Parts: sequence; C-alpha cells; structure tokens
Amino acid sequence: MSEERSLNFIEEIIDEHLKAGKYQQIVTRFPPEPNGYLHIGHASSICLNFGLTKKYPGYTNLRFDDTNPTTEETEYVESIKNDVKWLGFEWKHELYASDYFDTLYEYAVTLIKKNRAYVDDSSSEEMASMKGTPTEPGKDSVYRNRSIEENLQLFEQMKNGAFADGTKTLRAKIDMAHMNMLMRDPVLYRIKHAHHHRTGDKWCIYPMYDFAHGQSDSIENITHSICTLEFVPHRELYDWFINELEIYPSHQYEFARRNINYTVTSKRKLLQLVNEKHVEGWDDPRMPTVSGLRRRGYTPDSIRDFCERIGIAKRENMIDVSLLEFCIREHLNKIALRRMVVFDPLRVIITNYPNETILLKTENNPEDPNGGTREMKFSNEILIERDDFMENPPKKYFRLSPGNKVRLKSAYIIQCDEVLKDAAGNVTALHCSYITNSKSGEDTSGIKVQGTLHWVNAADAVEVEVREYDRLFKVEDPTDEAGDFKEYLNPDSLKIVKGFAEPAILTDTNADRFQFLRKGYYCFDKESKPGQLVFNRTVTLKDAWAKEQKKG
RNA sequence: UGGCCUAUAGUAUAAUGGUAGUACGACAGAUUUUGGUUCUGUUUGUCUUGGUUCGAAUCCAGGUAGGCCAACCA
Repeated sequence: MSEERSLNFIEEIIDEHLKAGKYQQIVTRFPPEPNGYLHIGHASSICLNFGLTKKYPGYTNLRFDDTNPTTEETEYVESIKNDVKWLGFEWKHELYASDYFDTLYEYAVTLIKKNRAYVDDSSSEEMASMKGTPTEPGKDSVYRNRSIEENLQLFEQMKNGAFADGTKTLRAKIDMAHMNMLMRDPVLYRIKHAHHHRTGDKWCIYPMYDFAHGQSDSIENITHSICTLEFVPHRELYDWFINELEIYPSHQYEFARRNINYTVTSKRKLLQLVNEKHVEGWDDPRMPTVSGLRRRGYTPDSIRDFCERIGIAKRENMIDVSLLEFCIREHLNKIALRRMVVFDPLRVIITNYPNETILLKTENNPEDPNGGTREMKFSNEILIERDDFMENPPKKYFRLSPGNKVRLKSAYIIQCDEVLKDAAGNVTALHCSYITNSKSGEDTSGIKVQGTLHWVNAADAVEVEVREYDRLFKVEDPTDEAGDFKEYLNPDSLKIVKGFAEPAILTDTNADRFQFLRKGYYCFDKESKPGQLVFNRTVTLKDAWAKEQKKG
C-alpha cells in the first residue's frame, strides 16, 4: 500500500548489503523450537523473516530447533507448520537442527582436535560454582587440560552411550575469565539418553543451542539470522564457532521482542495456563497464540497488518492491544456478513400491525457493494434487546422509551405506548404501534428518529450459544505485578450467553465471519453443529454509548 | 559493585546534521436506517547535563532510567 514507507533497521542493513554487492540474494530462517504453540510474538518474527524475502530477492527456511528431545514433540511441529501456512507464508525448505547432528558431531571433533574443546566430568553444580559471576572471573575445570587424544576418546564414548546422563559434557575451551559469561567454556554437548522425535534412539548426546543454532544457519547459508534481543550476548559465541570452524559466515541481528498488554507471550507461561486448565487449550480463543487468535476469528490479513504496523526496533515495548483490535475491526468491517441477533430479549407487540408475516429485504454488508441482500420475516411480535429500552431514560438516550420512537432496522418506525410488568415490577413486554408509511426504503412519514434498533421476528428466532470473550488478564503487565502472574487472570474473560438469531444464520454455514449488528464481530466456533450453533465473539464494535455512560 | 543493549506524545514507530511526522488511543464536531463505518478538527513528545556545529532527536562525553547476561533450556 504505502510504497514510500520508511525501512526498519534490519531492512536498512539488508538494503546496504544488497547495494554494496555483499549478497545477490538473502536467506533468512524462522527457527522455532517445537515445544509449544506459536504466539503473536512469533507471528511478528514470521512476518519479519518471511516478509524480508518477499521484499528482497531470496528465500526463507523453516527450521525446527530440535536439540532438546525431552521437551519437544511432533504435535508442536505440526501446529507450527499449520500456523505459518495459515499466516500466509511459504518456506523454501523444511529443515531440522537434528538433520545436522552428524555434521555437528564432526564439528565438535574438529574443535577437540584444535584443542578448542574438552570433555568435563564436573557436575552441573560444580560447573556453576566455578563459573564465577558477572563481576568475578570463573575458575578452570580440573579436566580442562586433558590431552586431545583422551578428549577424542571420551567424546566418542559419550556418543556411544558409555556414560550416564549428566556425568560428562563437552565444553568449548575459551576463557573462564571472559567478561561475557557465555564465553566461559560453554557446554557444547550433554548426555541425554532420551528418545528424539526425529532421530529416535540414534543419539544419546545432544548439542546445546549455541552449538547448534549458528552452525545450522551456516550450513543453510543463512545470510541474516534474526533473533530477539536476549541473544545479543550469544553473538560473540556465534561468531567464535564460525571462525574456529571456518564455515560459512552467517550473521546474527537482534530486535526487541514484541509485548502486548493484558496478556503474556512466554511459551512457559502459556504452557502453564494450558496445563493448569486456566484455559481450554492452546487454541482457546483467549490465548494470544496463533491458533487461539484463529479460533477467536482473527484473519491472517489482520495479524499481518498488525505486525506491519507495530514495526521492528530494538527498544523495550508494550504494544496496546487496541491496535490489534483496530486491525481486526478494520478487516472484518469490510468482509463480515451483517446479521441480527438479540442477546437478552424483550418482547415487543405491535398492536396496530395486522396478524400477518411479511418479508423485508436488508443488505448483507453496507460496506460491500457486491454483498447482496437477504430477507427477514416481520410480524406483530418481535424481540429487541432489553437494554434498548429504558422506562426512565437519561439524557442522550436515543433508544426506545415510553412515548418515544425508534426505527427497527430495515423495517418500520415504532413508538412505545405501554410497558407491561410482572408482579415484581419487571418489564415483561412492550406494547408499541408502528408508523404505517415508515417502511424502510419507502418511508413517506417524514419522521426523523435518533435510534435504530436491531431485532428478530419472535416466531422464527433461532436460539444459539454465544461465547463472549474478553481480555485474559485484568492488568496490563501480569508479569510485572507482585506474586504469581496467574493471580491477575480476568475472571470474566469468558461469558457464555444465549442469543436469538435471525434464521438466515442457519444457511450461513459457508460463511464464517459475521457482524452481529450493533454488537460485534463473531465467528463459528469449531464446536458448532447444525441445530446447535456456537459463536465466538472476536471483538466488540466500538461503543460510543458505553463511553457516554462511563462519563456519568 | 563487571559487560552488553536501549531511551522521540498515553502506546508503537519515522525523521540517517537542516520545518519533529505517521498510526492507534483520547477528546470535539459532521455524516449515518448499526451510538458501527466514513470524514474533519484538537490534544500530548526528543530522559538529563555539558560539548562539537551556522544548525543536534541525530555526532561526542558524563549522568539517570529500563532491559539482558552466572540451565547440562532455547
């Protein structure tokens, strides 16, 4: 849309590289660990990595960073592939860090032969105590000066399963006094007699992230390896391996992860919410996961638009969820079918209307000239929203009240004549009269009304289930509050209500996104069945009246 | 009391030594058979102190604030 939009800092770097002829094309990768579902933060990274190679010559790989068999599962692999595709991106190659286990092993042997790695028998506790602190240097392990031959032999034995888990590691030999703690002889390989989702039981030693990620980038000739800011200190190690191994020099660039208020985007925390049943699953519509947003009714276009708008930078950030909501409203306003659904019905009897049912025409989407029309039945008994009537209305209340007139959308103007109540004083029904020459499209009454209400014909309203979702947390940043973040879950994040829908909804099974007039945007939930329709609220409409009321 | 990263309206992001702009939000108004949409307008900003310069958000130095780093996680 906006060709002249300014570049983000990564695009600027790439622009320069391309202009200077450093690269003819660029290669990026999206490197998820298959230990959880993708969330909106990942979506931002996906849009960045895949977006870059749409904009510039080159391609993007999908590479699963599967170096820890104890947390990784194929279920996650499948969900991740599905989510990336759904967001609208195509990867060039589907790859796995585990594809490179043989090569990585050879790289480790190379380092040992260069006297740049050694087998350490220290326990993790010992290693931690000798690591030093950010302000104090660490101490060399007593195993640091084993001979190359001994290291070679021990490492091979590690590979062959001669040792128990945790008894030995392979470490790089760098500098235990280095300012950067990651350079203090980092662990390269650990022993884990665990079944891997792809390599099965072939291996009982697995490379650590630092020894796998950069080399995987290098093997794939990744030109621009983009990750989040917490990996900045890893870059020195990343470059050290590439330099020592004399392999293709990929380069790492870091940007700030995107945070959104009123939610959490940490796989660990999201996993907790799932495991402890605070939500129904990874795709619960309240989850900030891609699958949750999808089930909630978000479109891929709206998510891509959101990622585009929030941009990429290096500073800490907390993005207002209202921008996400703006993006989905903007898209849905253009494409969603309009339907009328009454949630909390109040019966209206039109006393001067004949005892007959007529058909009225109404548009499917006023924003879409090709949206077409549908028919609605109208009779002398209809349902309106209970809060569209007030017996003693405040100022600026444009809806129905005794003696007041409103228009029924696409139908007639009615006036409230009488309020019916039960013994307890609750309003049970309204007697209204209609203005005979005020029919929509052929109104000759000349009457102007301030309010237009949605309604359904009482005789053929369809009862449906509606799930009203709200923000998951009641505070902007649950992780910044005292105590456990789960204490700040919003107890009202889901309200299940009944709705009375116009019958058109029964034949709308091919459509999947709706605007319930004056209410919000809704979509079919996956649990919806013929005869038992279930809708999820994606987002409410903006509500100027609610705002007005808040002012008091 | 180490190293590294960062600092522009409420939020996010531009301005690449030369008029501080855009979007969302908020507020006000117009239009409207959705209190929706659309349109118009208003509001609010360069962390601080110095320096370089004709000119600094931008370059330099000091300070301040926030973040990251001591898993056999990624």
